[in-house]
Amino acid sequence: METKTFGQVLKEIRRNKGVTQRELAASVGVDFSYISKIENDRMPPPAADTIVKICEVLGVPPDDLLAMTGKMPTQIKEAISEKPAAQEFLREAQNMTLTDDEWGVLTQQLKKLR
Amino acid sequence: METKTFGQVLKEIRRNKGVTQRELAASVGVDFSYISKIENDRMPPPAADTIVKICEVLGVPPDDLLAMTGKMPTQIKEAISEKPAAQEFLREAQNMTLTDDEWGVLTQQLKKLR
DNA sequence: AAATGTGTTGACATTCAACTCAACATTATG
DNA sequence: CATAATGTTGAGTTGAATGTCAACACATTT
Repeated sequence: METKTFGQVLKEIRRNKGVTQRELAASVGVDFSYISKIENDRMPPPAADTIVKICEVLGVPPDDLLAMTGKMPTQIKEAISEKPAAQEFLREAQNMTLTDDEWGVLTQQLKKLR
Repeated sequence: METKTFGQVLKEIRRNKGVTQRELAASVGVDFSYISKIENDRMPPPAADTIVKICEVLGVPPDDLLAMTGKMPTQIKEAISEKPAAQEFLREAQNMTLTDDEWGVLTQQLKKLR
């Protein structure tokens, strides 16, 4: 399983979209040299919110890139922070050390709620 | 609903256990003046891991205090970071803006998994 | 080949959480 | 009251995360 780095994936997406580092950086609001370093894995992936912005500019869902970094967007963090019920759920889940399959089951059940 | 602050709750627990700020601080590994500031809400609650240590020293479960701060212990954060399946679940949950009741339902279903 | 567009690199800057340190104030005890 | 124990406050520190800036290199176009 040839696992690509965050930088490699980002560079690929950006190139496929025909966007330069400078264009991307300008739209996102960071220095273009920063994009370069990220793409070459000279720096760790950016903050979650920056990843989201990058993906918005490039027109791709942020999920994959976020998943690679293990970071959670501020929005999600806050949503959880404000919900003790959600925190309790997470602590329980943590105690149980769920498998991927079990998480999948829960995601299904989640969707059935509505 | 008289909502007590983090500091108020902590001070109460500590006093009930008959522990001084200096004793608690020494056991936890922080400066005692820091405990004072926390108890008087002069500073935001400590890092999640510090809260956990405090609770260990005082012999109480950390859940309530953690819930008040909206912080997640490193252990839980890491567990989620390493599990894309868990992240997907959380993103879905975020999209749906679940109610407390719905979180409760999920927690029940979670327990049924084993 | 000159100019222009694009990418890379190293050193440095900024911000913030999470504290520490030293000085002082208050409370309890003999 | 005197002393010690305990608590409070203001200013400063530290490390990690997240970048910026200036200089240079490479690539492309004219």
